[in-house]
Amino acid sequence: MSSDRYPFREIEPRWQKAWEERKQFTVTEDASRPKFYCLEMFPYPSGRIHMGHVRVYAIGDLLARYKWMRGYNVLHPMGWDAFGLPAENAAIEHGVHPAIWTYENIDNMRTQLRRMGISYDWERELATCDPSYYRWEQLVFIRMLERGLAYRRRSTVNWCPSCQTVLANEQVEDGRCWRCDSEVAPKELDGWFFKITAYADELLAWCDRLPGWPERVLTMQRNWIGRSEGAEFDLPVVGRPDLSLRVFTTRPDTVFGMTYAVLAPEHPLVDQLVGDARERAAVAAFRAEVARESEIERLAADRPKRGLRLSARVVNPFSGAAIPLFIADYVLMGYGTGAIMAVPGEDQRDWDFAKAHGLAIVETVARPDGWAGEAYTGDGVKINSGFLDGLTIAAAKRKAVDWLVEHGLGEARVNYRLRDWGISRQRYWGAPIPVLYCDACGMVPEAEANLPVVLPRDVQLSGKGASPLADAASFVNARCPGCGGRARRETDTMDTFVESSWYFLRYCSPRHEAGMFDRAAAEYWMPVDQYIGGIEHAVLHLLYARFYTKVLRDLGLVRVDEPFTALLSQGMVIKDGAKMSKSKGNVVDPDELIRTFGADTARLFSLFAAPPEKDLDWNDHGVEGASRFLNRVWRFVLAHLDALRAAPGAARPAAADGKGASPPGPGAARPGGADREGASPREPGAARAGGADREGVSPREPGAARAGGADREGVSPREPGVARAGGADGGGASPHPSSIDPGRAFRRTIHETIVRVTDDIEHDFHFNTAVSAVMELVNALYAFETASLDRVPHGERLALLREAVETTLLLLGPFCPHVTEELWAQLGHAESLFREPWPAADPEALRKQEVTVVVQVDGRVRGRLVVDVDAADDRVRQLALGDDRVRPWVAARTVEKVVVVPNRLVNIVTRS
RNA sequence: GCUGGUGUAGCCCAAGCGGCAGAGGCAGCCGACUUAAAAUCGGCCCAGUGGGGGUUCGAAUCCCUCCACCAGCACCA
Repeated sequence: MSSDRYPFREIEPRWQKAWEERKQFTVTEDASRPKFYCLEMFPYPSGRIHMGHVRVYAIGDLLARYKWMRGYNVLHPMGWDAFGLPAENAAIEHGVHPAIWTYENIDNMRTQLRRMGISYDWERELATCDPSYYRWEQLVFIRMLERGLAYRRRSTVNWCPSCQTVLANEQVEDGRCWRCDSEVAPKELDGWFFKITAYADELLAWCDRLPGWPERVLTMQRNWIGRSEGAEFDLPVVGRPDLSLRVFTTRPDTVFGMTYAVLAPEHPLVDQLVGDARERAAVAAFRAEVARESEIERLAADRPKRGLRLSARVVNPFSGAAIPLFIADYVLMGYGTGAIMAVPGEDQRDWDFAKAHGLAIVETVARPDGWAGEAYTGDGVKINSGFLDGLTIAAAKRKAVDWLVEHGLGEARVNYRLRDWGISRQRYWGAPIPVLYCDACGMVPEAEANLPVVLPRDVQLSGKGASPLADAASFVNARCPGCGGRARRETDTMDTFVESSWYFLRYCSPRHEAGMFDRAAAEYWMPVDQYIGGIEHAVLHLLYARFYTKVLRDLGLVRVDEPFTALLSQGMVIKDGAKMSKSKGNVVDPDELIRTFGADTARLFSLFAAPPEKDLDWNDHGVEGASRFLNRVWRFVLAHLDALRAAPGAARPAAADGKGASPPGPGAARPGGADREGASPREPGAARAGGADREGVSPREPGAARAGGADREGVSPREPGVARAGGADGGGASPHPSSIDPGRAFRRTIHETIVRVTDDIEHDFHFNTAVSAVMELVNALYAFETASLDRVPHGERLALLREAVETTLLLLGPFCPHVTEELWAQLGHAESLFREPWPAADPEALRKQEVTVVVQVDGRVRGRLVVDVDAADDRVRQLALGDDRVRPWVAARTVEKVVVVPNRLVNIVTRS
């Protein structure tokens, strides 16, 4: 079997070497050309690439090469997200130093990636564990510290007992560690935070200004930021003029329905509210009970709400009523003020709690007729609400807030679910936090001249307890940059998501030594035009990177507001119904795949099997199909090589008889601009393919692409398909002979394929349908080769074959670069395929002379007509009614109406 | 529970505006080639679009409703 395959084992390494030696994908800023920054999320160097990598890098390379062919100056870099726990765990298990382990893995993975033949500018490769990289984020850390954007505080953190470190909120999934799946425990700890909440509003607002992002990612980010508008106000404590309780609500209109109030169990005010020792003990017991619950138990839905009534009471400032006060587990200290006003009439949680504790329920919104539910959260008119009665909810909210402000009790307030980003990690293999603690000066940032604070090599990694750096005396003991006295270094390292928050900027000038990046280079390349990566980073990396970019902007380092203009979130690679994993035993090894089928096949199947945003169901038979297709292309070219080489180039018409239409204007030749059907044109190309990149990427000379001279158009206008239409007898299945000559029909297929592939790539990233379009073209190529032998003049035939083959190679190039580059060269081209312009469709070739129109009777297909394009409706109607196959269905009935859809169908509506 | 997505042939997937349910691939079947098989070339079979209702001359597509699966969020006041 393999002996029949084209020689990919020889071709692929050869072209990889050639591209590298020519530095074909090495780029520099070039103001004269439009730029395109194509970026795939860089990998963690785990040691081996997996199919997910193959998929994402195949997508990225397709876009990068496509943009090259469209005339862009393409930045397409690759590097390594090289800090992280696996390196440290490997060190603990096998005694290998994390640095050695990491760099060996990088070498392996680089070799593997190179075998895929991706158009990276390898000269820009970087690894985030290199001090020349992380020194810049240390500098930025200091700047953030100066501006209060980085700060240290004690807090309850998410502690992963297995990873022995803290996790940010974003890194906890269902109460478990995102990396190792261990149950996360709360822990009181000092740690460093980035003040991402200061950017909550901007991060949220820009979610509406990122049209190139998938809606589901934006939804997840909006969700995560969790903005809610409401009011905050004080509830006086009965008999305690010194005390009041501040609550947050999104429903200030419902204050008259507040029949009790609730504090989070750990609320600091609780201690001051307890009356006697007995109550103190009860509170302590209740708190202990709540604390015992694990995070996972607390998250379980529909748990009964537990609470403890305190002896203290508070006043509803609106109604003046004294109401009960509780502590309860359903109120969280971490959100709002940690205290709520309870409105059981309009809040289901409060309703549940009120029922369980026999508390009053007051309705403050009129229910719709027939309402049978419990708490009512819908729209309606205010009732039982004093001065708010009769208002709508929205109006009542405003009036209630005004009232609070007037009486000095509270104000309007916005709350976020988003918390500050905890970046301290109690681990070794990360970027040191450039801060020292001096007995005299307190906490001081490292002096800029002393950066980078280099991670020491000689550290004992036991995997237990606190930061490994704490035991490295040579690291910890240092000089205070302020007073020169003794100081201790911070021993936490930064979350590795900090490195990945700006690597796309470093790629712009990866060897820049005077700063984080060269400003001019960043201004040229940024923002990333197309970012590609897995959906799993929807709120992790992608939110952090957006935040960090805005911080850098506000530090005056970069101009862009957002790092990624467009985002493509590719789906997972699935096999046998499950995500590929070692434990499931359904892993496909890319190396082996490439050895067996070649990189082009691996890439082609990855792109063909599913649209990129969907999960890809891996299928070994499908891979063989992809391989078979490439063999088919290979065989055709090789079998006809001499003829193709001798053929009049596609660029020079063979049977040119001078009658060919004059070259259309360049605008008309734009791939997207040409209309497929020749029917009424769509919105002129604006949002279509051509529109996206009109920066002077000139398409190939359209006129030059004409091959055949035989032009039937000008000849006398035929009588529209009357004779043909009535010719065949019987059912609508019988084929109608086309009057169009095979050469012209084939040429239209070629150019329709150009339009389809271009559209699929440009608009929807529907690479799978783009591939199928090329497969169709190749099928047509085989068919034309045999069928045209005695029906098309020799010269025209050869020119068409060559045009078809070259178009196939050009269209397929970004999908399968090696085999296409090789065949391109075999055809006699000296220049690389990827320096060729992307093919442009010739509108002349796309023009249709006649179309098949379906004839329906009462919605069922009863016949077909071949008529001239844009034939008059009346004429088509007459032809349809007169059609032999249609008449029997109409004969015994009365024609009520005839619907004619130009160039598509006729529907004859009848009644008996 | 809320939000988003998906549901089309044995399987993976197509069908911009409502207009012939099928482009492509896989699997299967039949020919051709072959001593034979593989490979190759050519051809064929297969669903009425998750269920129900509605709008329409016409619905995979629009509306209502229900179901299944996937993902995200979830005592967030």
